Amino acid sequence: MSRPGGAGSERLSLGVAARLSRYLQVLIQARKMGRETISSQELASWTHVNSTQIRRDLSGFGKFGKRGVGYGVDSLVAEIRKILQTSGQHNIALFGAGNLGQAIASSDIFADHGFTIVSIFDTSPKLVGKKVGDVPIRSIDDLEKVVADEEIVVGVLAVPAEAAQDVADRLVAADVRVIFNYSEQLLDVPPEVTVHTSSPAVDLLYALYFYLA
Amino acid sequence: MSRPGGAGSERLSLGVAARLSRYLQVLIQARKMGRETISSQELASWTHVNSTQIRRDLSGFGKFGKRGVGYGVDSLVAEIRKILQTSGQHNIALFGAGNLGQAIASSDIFADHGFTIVSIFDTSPKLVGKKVGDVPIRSIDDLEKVVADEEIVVGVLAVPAEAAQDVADRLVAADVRVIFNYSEQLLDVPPEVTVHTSSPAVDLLYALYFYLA
DNA sequence: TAGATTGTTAATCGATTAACAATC
DNA sequence: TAGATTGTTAATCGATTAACAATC
Repeated sequence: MSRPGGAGSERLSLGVAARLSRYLQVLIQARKMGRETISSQELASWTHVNSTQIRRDLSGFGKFGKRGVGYGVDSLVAEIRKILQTSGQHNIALFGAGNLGQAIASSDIFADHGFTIVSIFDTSPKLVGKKVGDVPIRSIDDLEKVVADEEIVVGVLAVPAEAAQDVADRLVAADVRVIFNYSEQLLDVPPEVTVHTSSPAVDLLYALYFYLA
Repeated sequence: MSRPGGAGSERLSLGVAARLSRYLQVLIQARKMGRETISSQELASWTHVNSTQIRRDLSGFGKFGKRGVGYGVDSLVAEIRKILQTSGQHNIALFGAGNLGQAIASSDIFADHGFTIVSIFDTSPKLVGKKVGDVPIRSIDDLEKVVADEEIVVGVLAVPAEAAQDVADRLVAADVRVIFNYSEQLLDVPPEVTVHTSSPAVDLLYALYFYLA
């Protein structure tokens, strides 16, 4: 094992996978801004990851950069996608068609990374049957059918806290193994299910500590 | 220095501050759910931080737990707030009164941590003058005046990517040092300014890697 | 050639983990 | 008392950083 954290056929370490995802996000945004190359230093300033660490992470998988120039944005996007094995498209379902749900549905943020929102679910009869962009709003009663038919791998919860556990339970029962929770609810799920809870205030608290201290 | 990462009057390390913020978020939610005590094991399952690490982090600052019982939720909230020096109230300004802005304004997520949204800014004449809850929507032209008058310490950007850099520039000029960026835009700011960019898709990518691999 | 930036090494520091006595 | 969980130690592993030769 010459490359700590790096890998041939081995699984990536948690830290490496998290950082690579982060690089990818910045690269895609840089590409939108018309950038063709990017240095480890620039990546560092945007990801808050040390530039040596970035070069080390990448060099574990190949020599992607050009000395004196930096990394090609396009080619690095492709390489990282290969490493993360997320070159494909994945279908996700969004729960909740309120302000937050609509904001998520109309943003590029998931689409840019190969996630397609194929269905939005809501309980309100007023919303069911309408569309957000191209995506139909369906009744939550159809959850099980849609998850199976559309091969949903991720459920994104943009529902009120009171409703979140119920939706999570139904997703788990329908064999969805990755849940992205935008509600404040602490979700109880079996160990094989991954929950990520979005907590913007946490980052703010911690930024503020360094500002105040 | 007996406590690595712990501190008396020293600054917390980045990692410790980030983890403490995370514990705090879960504790506050647990309190809402009526919990009075919580074990390091439970905190671990909700924060994805190892339980030994949690006990170690906390024991650096005092003996907050009861063996055989766990930690008192209320008292631990108070202790962590003391450590993070964020017991006070802080005023923040929200930019953008679209779907995302309205979702943020109507959630408890910042209020729970002592952040009060005192103003929402938008460019649309249709929205300026209205309110979201109790918070007035103002014209972005008033940015400088409001920031000074209301002692705004954080700017939260829920504007389209194209508008984000402009708002950031004006916030920096108005001496705001912490920016929370919900847009996809990569922001250029001077080194003394902290930017946190919310990237939900990044977490999803990385969760998915472990699901697929 | 001169300047910039990668790829890589070596040294240090913090995070992670298992284990377990102390004690509620 | 018995069971649970903290507080703490020790060992290991990964992250961080500085430094610099290689090279575009």
